[in-house]
Amino acid sequence: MFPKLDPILHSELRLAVMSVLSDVESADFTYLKTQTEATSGNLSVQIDKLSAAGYITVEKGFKGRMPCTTCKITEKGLEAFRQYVEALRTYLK
Amino acid sequence: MFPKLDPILHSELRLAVMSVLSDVESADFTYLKTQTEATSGNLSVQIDKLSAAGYITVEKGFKGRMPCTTCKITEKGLEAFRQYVEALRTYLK
DNA sequence: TTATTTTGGTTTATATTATAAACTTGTTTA
DNA sequence: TAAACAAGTTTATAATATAAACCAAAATAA
Repeated sequence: MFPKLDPILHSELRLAVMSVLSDVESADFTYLKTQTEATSGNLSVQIDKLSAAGYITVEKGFKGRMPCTTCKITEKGLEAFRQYVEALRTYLK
Repeated sequence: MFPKLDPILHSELRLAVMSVLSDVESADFTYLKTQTEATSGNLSVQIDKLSAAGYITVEKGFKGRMPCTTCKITEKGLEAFRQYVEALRTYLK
């Protein structure tokens, strides 16, 4: 009847991150931070979870001499996002 | 950018309950239970929360001689549900 | 009748979560 | 060279969702 909602995506900040990433080739930590208006700590934790789930990849590099963490949605992540949207429709009628 | 999601509605079971209630005049506990496939305990708790938020009304009466708890969505609840749906659209693009 | 099961829930315990505060490491800027 | 800032990470806390255990009354079986 009501399909189960993927608990990894059913989180305000993680969903926002996925929403941003589904729209761009890649995004770094600070960009995600401004877009989502999240605190660094919260964002850091949620990025880790998305990464652990295989929904995004995370690359730590440098931009000039400043550290720069780049995130990219994976195919698996994109598919999970699509399914989540589909499942939600059932709830929103 | 990303609007805040109403934490009362951003819950799988509470959202399912609201979804059902937004479609019918009223529904009793057992109906909600079969529709949402929730456990009694979980459903009971979430109904209380929706009621405390003023999103639904709860009337405990009898059907024959069996107890019967009847839930009904309120105008406030309906409006919150609509706004939640609207807010979510931002996330789902 | 008396026992047992079922119905319709509520209360309580637990484990997970989301979140922000505090901290770290290195880089600019004054 | 000291102070402020950037880019994160780690840790502590409070809130949540959830199911397990429980309860009272009604229906059913013996």
